[in-house]
Amino acid sequence: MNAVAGDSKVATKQRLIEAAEALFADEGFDRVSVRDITTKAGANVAAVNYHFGSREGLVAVVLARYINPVNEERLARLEALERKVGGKPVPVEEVLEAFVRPFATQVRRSELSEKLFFKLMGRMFGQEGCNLPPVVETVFVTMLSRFQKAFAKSLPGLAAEDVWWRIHLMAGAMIHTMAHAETLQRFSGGDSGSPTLEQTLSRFIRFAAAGMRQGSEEPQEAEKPKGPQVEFPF
Amino acid sequence: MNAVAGDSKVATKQRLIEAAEALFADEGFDRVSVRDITTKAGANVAAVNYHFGSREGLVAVVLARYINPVNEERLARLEALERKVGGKPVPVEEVLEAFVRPFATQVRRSELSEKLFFKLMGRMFGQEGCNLPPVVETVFVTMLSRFQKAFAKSLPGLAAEDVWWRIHLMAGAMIHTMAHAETLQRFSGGDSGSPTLEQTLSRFIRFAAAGMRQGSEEPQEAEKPKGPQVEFPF
DNA sequence: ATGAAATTAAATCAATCGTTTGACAGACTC
DNA sequence: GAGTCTGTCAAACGATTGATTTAATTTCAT
Repeated sequence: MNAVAGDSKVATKQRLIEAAEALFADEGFDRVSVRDITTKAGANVAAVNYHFGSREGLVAVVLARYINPVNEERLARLEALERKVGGKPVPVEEVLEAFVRPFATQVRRSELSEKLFFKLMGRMFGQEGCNLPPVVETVFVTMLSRFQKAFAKSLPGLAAEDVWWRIHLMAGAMIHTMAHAETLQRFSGGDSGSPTLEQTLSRFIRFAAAGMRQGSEEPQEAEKPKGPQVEFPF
Repeated sequence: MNAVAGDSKVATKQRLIEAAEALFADEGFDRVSVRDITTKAGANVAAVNYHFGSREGLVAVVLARYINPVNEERLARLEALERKVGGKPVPVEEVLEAFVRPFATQVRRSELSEKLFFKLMGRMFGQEGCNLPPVVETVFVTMLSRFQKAFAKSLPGLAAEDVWWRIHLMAGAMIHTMAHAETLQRFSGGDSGSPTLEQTLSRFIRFAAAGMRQGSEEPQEAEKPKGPQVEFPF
């Protein structure tokens, strides 16, 4: 059944992309066949190969569609942050905000539901195969390098090695939370509530900030987290 | 029937399991075919269906082989911990230690390399499909519930909802770190060093402990982490 | 309106998937 | 020794995979 179409002349290419995104988010990149995608998009089996050259080509398009904007917005936010504070170190919370906020920005640009979008992003950033198109990988590497430097400056005295490991742990918390949010609900028996996006972002930032600096510093006057904040004043 | 006379007969089943584990760790549960497994094990294609009923049966065996021991050791360690301290709350670091130490215990019981073992565990605990055999799922749920109570007692005044979310973030950091350790190395350009298992465990525990309590409490006299500790005295 | 290009549908490709079959050899019980 | 399990094997099963071909249709500038 077609879930995307409605207007039969909406560009087939676009319908394919949207169908692929929803299916990839739901079942993972591996478990979805070309026929699953074309069926859902109401298109012919050959359409994928016509428009994207191959299944892999479609995957690459889907990957690049969000990863690049997210990473570029991350970079832009970090640069704006550093411009703001001059040469001084940026509070860890603000670096983290620059790191995760782009997801909230891009989720609105997407036609996917919030839940599906984050599942998809979690799969993208969490998948190992990581056959990222070269362009995507390039942006990714430079972005990570920039954030490593920013964190290193915000956590003076910390060895580069430790900065990398804390970034890795921090990113793991973020990715896993995005990809498996509903698993938490299943295991907690509903005790995990139904937080808004802002609440979840805030929860992550506070958790990650504490982990990044590990009490080895005084919490630097953290900016009040935006959005509805009920549970936990700093 | 239980005569183990034939040496190569029992070995086939075992070889299949070990081959499957290595391949699953390397490429993920989805990307490995039955023929990949039987070829690597030097067995016939039909062997998997003969010994395990189906491919899914083999997957279930592989899943249960480590998940159950890990979760049971987690429970045992937590109970020993609570017995030790009487009714008092356990320091967060010690609860976390009970949560991750079993991986270090079980890695030695395994014939896989350290790297492959953790990749496999990361995939198991991180995969979403989570078609865990019912027995495995049962142990999993009770174990999580017990740890939630322990963390709640160690973090007084924290709402159950927040405890669940911090556990989720904590587990994400752990799982992602286990599954994608080599990704860190690739992205950091070698700047992430070559830490020992104990160093990595210690890094995780300190990161997670800080995130769990988020500076909302004084760090409770944490036990000195075992193993080689050079970088970061508490 | 016409011709060229774009896009589709339908059929088909070889390859691979998980699974099944039936035969066969060895080891055991009676 | 007949009968009966168990484990293994080559071979093949039908189904599905990603990809390709062929022909018909639509789109659009001229």
